[in-house]
Amino acid sequence: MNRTTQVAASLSEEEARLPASERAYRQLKQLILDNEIPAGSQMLELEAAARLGMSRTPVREAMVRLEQEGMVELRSRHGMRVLPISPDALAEIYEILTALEGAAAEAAARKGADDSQLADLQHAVDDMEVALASDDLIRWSRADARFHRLLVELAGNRRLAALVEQVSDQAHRARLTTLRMRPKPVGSNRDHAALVQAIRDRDPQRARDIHEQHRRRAAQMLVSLVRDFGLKQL
Amino acid sequence: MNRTTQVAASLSEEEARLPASERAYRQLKQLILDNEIPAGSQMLELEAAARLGMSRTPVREAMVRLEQEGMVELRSRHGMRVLPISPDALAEIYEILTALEGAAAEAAARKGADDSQLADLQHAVDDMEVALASDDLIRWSRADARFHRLLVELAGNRRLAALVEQVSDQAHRARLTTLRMRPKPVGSNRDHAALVQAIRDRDPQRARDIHEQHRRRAAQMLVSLVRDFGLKQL
DNA sequence: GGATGCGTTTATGCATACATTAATTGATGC
DNA sequence: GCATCAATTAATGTATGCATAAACGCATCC
Repeated sequence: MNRTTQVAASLSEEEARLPASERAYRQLKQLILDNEIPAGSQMLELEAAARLGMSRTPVREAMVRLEQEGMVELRSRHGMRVLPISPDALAEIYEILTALEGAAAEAAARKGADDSQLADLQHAVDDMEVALASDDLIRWSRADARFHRLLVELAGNRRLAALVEQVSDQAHRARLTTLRMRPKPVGSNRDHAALVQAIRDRDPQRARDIHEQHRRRAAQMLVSLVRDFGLKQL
Repeated sequence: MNRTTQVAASLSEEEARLPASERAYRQLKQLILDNEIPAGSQMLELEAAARLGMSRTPVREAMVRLEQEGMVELRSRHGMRVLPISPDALAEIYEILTALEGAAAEAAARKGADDSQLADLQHAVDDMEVALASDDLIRWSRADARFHRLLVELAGNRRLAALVEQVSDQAHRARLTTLRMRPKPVGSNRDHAALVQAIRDRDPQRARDIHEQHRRRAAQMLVSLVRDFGLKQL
């Protein structure tokens, strides 16, 4: 097959020279996160290979990585199956996120942040405020994601950051779907502002308490939302 | 090549009929955990394939999984490199373990355990006592591992359990090496007994506090031990 | 009409072939 | 003697070939 065949999305120059297996991994993951391969649906190795313009080998490698991350399930003869997120699964994921990000908040407050880092955090909070005022949910969720990422980076634990990203990705589609169903995240913003203050004050215990409460509330809201809407899988 | 060639460790009947990629994954991981492939050492795909009596394909798949787990690093042209555990890495790993297992202890106390489960936990504690009294460090560490595994299972969160195992494996070699260097784990046993009581009493907050303190102390001890002995990598 | 069994198809799992590229070695020039 | 550059080697990354085994369809039988 012609090496330059491009069936899938066009690639930036930079992406084009990445190893095919890495491209396969990123593109498949993106397709899943964007809900373009819906939960529960299956995709054969050969299908994916054709779609991405490469052979089965790098595609298989990508699928193995995605399985290891908990995004898909590999069933022999049926290719990969995008794992649906049940309400119970969502509860499990948020229980883990609460623990990990709570530890991150504590560590961030213990280590302290410099002015530039605090400004970044504050900027994300402000961004959320603005988005909320203008009913821009997409912008709000982007700023929220940025806030959480910055927070976790402040903890200065690379393994922790990688784990949080991995687990958080598993809940991505659920957040996406419920974004328009949930009440306006007003309380969320208050929590974030209070957390920034706790980090500024170098108060690890308070930082952790605030963030854990924040995550727990978000989890309860999300899970009951999903349950009440009868969404068996996302 | 003859399909039955067996260069590596002999396999049980059961293991023999597992997919080659699964065998490769388990055997390579075991070799790493047992320190038979020392930290920092490299192994080419072809070497591993010859050693395991299979082709590069399943070996490569196994290596990808091990990399995703943080056990090895894949460097093009140099095969896989067993990641050494620096004191800083150990601190990172224990920070994560503390958070995850703390959450597990809390959940276990919240959900409660039935008599059989409590008995299993208690039995592990007793086992540690006996092992300690007879200076049997191997037995002690086995019982300790069992206790932690039971505890995490009690939380009833499969994703959490899988993550804890993955992260805990990363610290395995460090525990192994320091087992004979550390002071006798007397306090450890007291912590465990107190934790069982907290679960019995259905006191989530206390369970979590006890276990987090336990892990934090263990972490401090391990990290400073490793640092003081000048062990740059394990 | 439905179930059962056989032959065919198909996707995988692994082995192998091939192209690519980094490392190494050796030769040559200074 | 040392540095530079080309040629060779070696290991990967990807594609392809092939055996296996599961799923499917179809025909036959009850």
